[in-house]
Amino acid sequence: MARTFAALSDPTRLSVVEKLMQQGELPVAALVSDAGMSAPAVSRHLKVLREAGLVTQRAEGTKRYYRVAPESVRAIADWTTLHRSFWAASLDRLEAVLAEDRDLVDE
Amino acid sequence: MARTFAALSDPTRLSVVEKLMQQGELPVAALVSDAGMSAPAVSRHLKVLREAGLVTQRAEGTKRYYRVAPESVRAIADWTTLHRSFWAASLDRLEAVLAEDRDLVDE
DNA sequence: TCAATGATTAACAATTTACTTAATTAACTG
DNA sequence: CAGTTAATTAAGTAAATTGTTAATCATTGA
Repeated sequence: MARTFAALSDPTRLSVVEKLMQQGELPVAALVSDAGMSAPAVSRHLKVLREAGLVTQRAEGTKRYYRVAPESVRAIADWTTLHRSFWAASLDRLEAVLAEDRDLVDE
Repeated sequence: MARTFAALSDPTRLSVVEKLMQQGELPVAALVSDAGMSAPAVSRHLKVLREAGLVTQRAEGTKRYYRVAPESVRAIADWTTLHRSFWAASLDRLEAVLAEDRDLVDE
């Protein structure tokens, strides 16, 4: 888990991951234009994310499309769930989350 | 969130946080003996965790007792929940988590 | 084939991280 | 009050991180 957290510990990388989760799949150029830094810098951030298993690559022509690996985010969710009994002690918030869960189940 | 993830990006700090979540509250000495490094090194890790809001301190005599700040872990849980629609696409695992939630609610 | 596009790798500099041992601070204890 | 214990801060160093520009690689298209 430390490696996963390390991958998300940089603001640029966190933004990239969040954008990819929203947009689904994007070529590097789209990420570069948002990142406010050079393409090589972004490329290396993507390498860190790749090596940590946070994102995967798909080549199409000269473009490389990136997307987030769902399991990696789920691993974080699982980590919090594992320790839920600790942090969920304040129940008001917990209930809000569970209510949302129940809504999903009922569908 | 990047700062929170950064705090957990180091194996020593992650271990400290996990141990504190299990044990509830511990003095620095207890964390040092587990960490396999010098007390000053641990002390600085604790400073990082403190400044990121992951742990809080309580002084009692010469001892300082540390515990995890539940909100900080909940913030991570909330972050994953916020993006649940993305990572929870594989439903078999999702159902396992939800089943656990329902068990908690029914109590 | 040659030039252009998209992306990564190389080389380098500046900063940050993460240890170590030594010194310091604070509180208890004989 | 002197000595001990618990922890932090200081000083110094080695390694990792993060950015830059320049160079390279691979694919497309005239």
